[in-house]
Amino acid sequence: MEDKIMKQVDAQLEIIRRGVAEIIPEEELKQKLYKSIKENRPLRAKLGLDPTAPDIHLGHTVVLNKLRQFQDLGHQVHLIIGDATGRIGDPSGKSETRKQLTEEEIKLNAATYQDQIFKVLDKEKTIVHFNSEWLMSMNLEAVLRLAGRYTVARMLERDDFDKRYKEGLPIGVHEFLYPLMQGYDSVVLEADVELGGTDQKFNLLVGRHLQREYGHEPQIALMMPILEGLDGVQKMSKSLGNYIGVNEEAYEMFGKTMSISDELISRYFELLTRVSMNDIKDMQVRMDSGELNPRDVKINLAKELITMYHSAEEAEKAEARFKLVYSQGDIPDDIPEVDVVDAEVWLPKFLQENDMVSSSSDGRRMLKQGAIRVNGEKYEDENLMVSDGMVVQVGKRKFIRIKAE
RNA sequence: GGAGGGAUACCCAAGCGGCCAAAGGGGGCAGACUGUAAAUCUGUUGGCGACGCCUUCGAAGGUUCGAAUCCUUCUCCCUCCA
Repeated sequence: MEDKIMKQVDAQLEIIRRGVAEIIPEEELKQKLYKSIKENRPLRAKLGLDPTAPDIHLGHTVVLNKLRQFQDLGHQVHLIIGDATGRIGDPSGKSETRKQLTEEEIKLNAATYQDQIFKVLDKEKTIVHFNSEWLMSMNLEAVLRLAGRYTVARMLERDDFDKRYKEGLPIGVHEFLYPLMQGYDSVVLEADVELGGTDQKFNLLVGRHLQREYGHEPQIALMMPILEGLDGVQKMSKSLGNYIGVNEEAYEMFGKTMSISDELISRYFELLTRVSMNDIKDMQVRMDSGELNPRDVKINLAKELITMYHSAEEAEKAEARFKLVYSQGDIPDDIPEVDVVDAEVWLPKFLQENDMVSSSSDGRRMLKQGAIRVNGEKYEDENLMVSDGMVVQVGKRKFIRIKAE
């Protein structure tokens, strides 16, 4: 009996451990799992989301995938839309005070968020909360009681605050409240595990601390690594432009995935797909030995991702198109069309009008640099006699087909 | 509240009366090479039907034949003191 449970614990732990950066403390997680299996009581796993960015990308899905694994193991997932905390803005890793969002912005973001999140999570098994439910109804007395459970000195231990403090940058008093509010969410939900990126360490630990203060069993802090973006160096983020959005079109996803550097392949597989660790390791070995071409492995990665967020058919299509365009230098057939009358056009302007270059000056530059192709042939004239069916290409990726009337 | 220092293109950063659409680096884009990528090399990086014109060096005025550069006021940021 005991043995059987331990085996299950180990099996679950193995799944949970995949890709994680840190579990604090792992031993306690083991105990919780043990109790959960023995008493047939699912663990309560919590994830808080700041409704700041309206779009989610693969970087965000790292932690969502982990939550999904919890769901698949039969645990309970609580998703908190931080509509109240979003009013403050998480100071984690920030060198300046965040802009406070308005109620409307938060509502809007929260709605688009949910759409995208359920591409990863099982909607049926996810319990969604808004933390304004309990945070906004707290009175001053309750707030003071909460604030009294933590000290300024400990707040200042945080890297980001510490740095700002030392550099004389402003720290809003309300920012101290952020981790306390997030931690209080854990108290209210009686969370067993809270997930987050490594940048959330402090906030997650505050949750642990507060739960103890309120006489609850402290949660486990489970941190996922921060995913590198397409450049392989900086974290994936929208503002850096090195991201793949979960709502992006299949072909875009394919192209972007193909552009990651080879070192990232295994990591992406591990953190973003459900391919087994054994298969991933095997792939890596075979790539290292030269048996497998990293290009082909990347194709598989791209198809995995598209299958997850679109469908297997879309994945096939994207691959076919990609091969046509890149490997054979051909022109794809599903490209945008423009209607024009048969006439001579001035290319720089024409390209600008069709969003292929940013200005006519830019168009001229492209022309000068040999980046323009017409029907697959390099074209250097500024003027072009357009005719039906003609395909104009800028760089490697932008195509347009002319439909003459 | 007092005393200094600063704000330059996507970012960092030079320039301190004409030769400045503004050095250099990063990033971006394009070309070559590849495997599609990385690395490397090359070009390019305000706008305009353009060897000329227009707009840009925190904002507004002023001095001057001529201002990113000098003066005045304003805004924002930083450092030191209280």
